[in-house]
Amino acid sequence: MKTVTEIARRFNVSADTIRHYTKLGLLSPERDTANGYRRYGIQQERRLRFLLSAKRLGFSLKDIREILDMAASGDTPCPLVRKLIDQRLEAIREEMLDAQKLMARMESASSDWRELPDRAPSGESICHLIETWDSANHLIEEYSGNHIQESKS
Amino acid sequence: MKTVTEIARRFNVSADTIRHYTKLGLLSPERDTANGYRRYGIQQERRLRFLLSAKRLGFSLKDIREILDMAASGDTPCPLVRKLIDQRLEAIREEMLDAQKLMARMESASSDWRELPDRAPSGESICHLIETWDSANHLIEEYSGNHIQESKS
DNA sequence: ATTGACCTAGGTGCTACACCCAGGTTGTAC
DNA sequence: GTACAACCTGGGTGTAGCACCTAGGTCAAT
Repeated sequence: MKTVTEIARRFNVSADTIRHYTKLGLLSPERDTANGYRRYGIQQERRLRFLLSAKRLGFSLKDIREILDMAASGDTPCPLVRKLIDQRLEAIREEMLDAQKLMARMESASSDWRELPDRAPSGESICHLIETWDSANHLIEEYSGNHIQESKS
Repeated sequence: MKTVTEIARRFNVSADTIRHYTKLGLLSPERDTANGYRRYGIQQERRLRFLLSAKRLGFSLKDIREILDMAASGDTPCPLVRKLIDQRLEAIREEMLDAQKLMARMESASSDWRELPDRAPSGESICHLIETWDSANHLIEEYSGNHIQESKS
């Protein structure tokens, strides 16, 4: 029967993390009747080990809760697990694509900017690096409802 | 002088986003004295355009605030901008590496699991897919202080 | 007068914790 | 016996960038 800090050390996470998981109901330690301290037994260690493994595989705490609930009800969580990981995988793939595009933009900008001079801000411009780069790349332009003949600015 | 919804539509963001930026002080619209409505003029449109451009380049709102503050004080924000983008770039690169490792793990697991059977949970095991995968890959193991001879579980 | 689209301020929710507070407990050393 | 370190408790706040909701006021057209 370990205390928060003991189990935290053993699994190389912070005591706050253990308390957090406990507060979320992912761990359910017993309580020391004398002082109210949380006491984690072997079952809880197993749960924690499982939890951390699942996290490493990209499952969110919410996912993990679902899996745990399903297992608690006696059903096999395996189909759920397969479904969830494939969903996460899809989501991550998309995020990675976005992140790659972002990186490409950033790298392009960063390298372009090395050759450009500094310039003081004015009423028209805040930072010419950003503004020039952006209009040059046509990335942001207002939704042109009718402002061709409106000729703002 | 546009209202929240008008400027939001023009820049293709939500009215809540505009209110959010305004609450953070990134935009400072005038107010309609009659009814208290926010009114965005051309300067604020410029700020917003700048803000969205900067976001596209990976700057956080906090970064953008710094840039805006520096520009407001009359100094050229260009060196700051170059510094910030390089910092972000570094951070993103690391995140991407982590994300790639995660994806590799997930893909490996997902494909391995296609061939494995479902199994009902037990006192020893919650989901054998996750547990087996993890111990097979030695990814999570407790901090082995002295538990070799302790022989838990 | 009514309707629909708009506006306001302020609060909550999301993710996964980290950090802080005030006050109680435990164990060891002196 | 007491002093001190290291631990424990619950509960609150902060992080990023909004989305959504509530309750109530405004505006234009019908």
